[in-house]
Amino acid sequence: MLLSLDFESDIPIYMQIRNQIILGISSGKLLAGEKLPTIRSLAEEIGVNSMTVNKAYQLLKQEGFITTDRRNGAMVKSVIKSGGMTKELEDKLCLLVSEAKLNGVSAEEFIASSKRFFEEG
Amino acid sequence: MLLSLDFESDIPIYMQIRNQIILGISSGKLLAGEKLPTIRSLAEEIGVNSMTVNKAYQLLKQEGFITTDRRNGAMVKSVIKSGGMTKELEDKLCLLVSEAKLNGVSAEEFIASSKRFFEEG
Amino acid sequence: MLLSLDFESDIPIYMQIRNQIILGISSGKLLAGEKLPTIRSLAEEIGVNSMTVNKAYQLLKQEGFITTDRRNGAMVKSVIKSGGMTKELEDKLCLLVSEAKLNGVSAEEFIASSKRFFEEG
Amino acid sequence: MLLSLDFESDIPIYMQIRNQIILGISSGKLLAGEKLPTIRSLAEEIGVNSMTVNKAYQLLKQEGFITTDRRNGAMVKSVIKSGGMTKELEDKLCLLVSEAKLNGVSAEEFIASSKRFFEEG
DNA sequence: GTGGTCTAGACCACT
DNA sequence: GTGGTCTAGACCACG
Repeated sequence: MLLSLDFESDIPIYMQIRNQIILGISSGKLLAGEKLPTIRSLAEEIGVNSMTVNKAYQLLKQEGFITTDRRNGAMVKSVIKSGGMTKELEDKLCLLVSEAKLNGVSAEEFIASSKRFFEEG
Repeated sequence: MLLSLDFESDIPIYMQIRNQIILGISSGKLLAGEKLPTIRSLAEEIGVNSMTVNKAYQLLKQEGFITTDRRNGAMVKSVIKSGGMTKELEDKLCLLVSEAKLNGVSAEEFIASSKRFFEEG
Repeated sequence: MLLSLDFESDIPIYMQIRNQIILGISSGKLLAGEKLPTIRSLAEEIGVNSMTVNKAYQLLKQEGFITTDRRNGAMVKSVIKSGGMTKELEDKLCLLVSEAKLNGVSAEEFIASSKRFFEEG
Repeated sequence: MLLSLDFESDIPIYMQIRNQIILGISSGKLLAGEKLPTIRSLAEEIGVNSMTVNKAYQLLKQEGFITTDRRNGAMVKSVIKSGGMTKELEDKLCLLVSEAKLNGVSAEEFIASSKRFFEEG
């Protein structure tokens, strides 16, 4: 369970932790039902305040990606949602496509990267 | 030049303005070389402080999407960059794909939306 | 951390702060890795608005001379760039040499001053 | 008399005009006693307001680099000042050296460029 | 307690 | 009339 954090990034640390865990689940490094480290141990490991890790876990729980149990700590949720493209995802994708277009990325290039990330990570 | 802002969003207003302008350029609503509203007029129109609009313009300028001519104010840059997928875009896409996967979005669905945004907006 | 500002100068205050910090780093008064004062404390010390100091720090960060750690505030960057004479530096130097020439400064005098500043400050 | 102006630069246009004329005098393209274009003709040629050219001429006159005569317009001053390094020049050079140092420029490199500009331009 | 964001003014430099 | 700069507050997100 090694997360790579950038303390100089403009992305809040709790969000970076949340993102890394999502990437872990998506790529299969974190399996459904697997136990996540306790807040305290993870906080020590990556050298941040435990409040920060707590905030990341709360966010992941609220988004439905993990569950928290008083006895077992946090674990990856087994059930995958089937909501399809939500409004929020659509908005994010639309903005990202626009940014890519303005950077001269072709649709083919963008889709190729998307496919790769769907398969690999 | 009507922007839809959400003052209760956790996305800063200056960033929402920046995003909306990028969407406008990408979708062709704002043409290359077209003059953007002055800072003051846009600020008045959407009911925010002029420094907030200023911050959005500064950001867009720094990102290379608009230029500011000392005589004429800001205008959409005509030259489109040809950098292809940057590290930053790849990271954003990778995270977005992961979020989509965890929401049960299929690769086909994701790519279909991408194509649509590339064509329409 | 005492900066000498001239409030009647036509150089903006945020630029003066930026210049003084660059002089401090260059002369060794500010060591690599050293913590800079917080925005608020520096603003109070020199009697300007905190947004003015913020602007100076943002500029220095953008230029790569300092970094801002979300936990510890701003600090002097340890890595010195190795880009050599950039186009911007060349332009500035060319103009400065021309101004010196028109003021009757000899090449020897100019170079002697340059050497001194390279060694001392 | 062709000046290269950058209307997107953060340097005011009148200052760019002033700089270009100084470069012209220093490099010998503009000879002592030579007549400068009239304010109106220069303004038309480079497409700026004549007030802007006027400001540049006023500044050059105040700095002692040109003289203005009601009948003959402006001309390059023949007398070269012999003040040596002024406080202002020293300050500018000190800051420029510091910026160069932080960019990894060596003293030799800096001096070599200085010599070149003293000889050529 | 830190920086990030925002406001409602104001003055000035520039064109 | 434009953007650039600055002020004196304020609130919030972050850690």
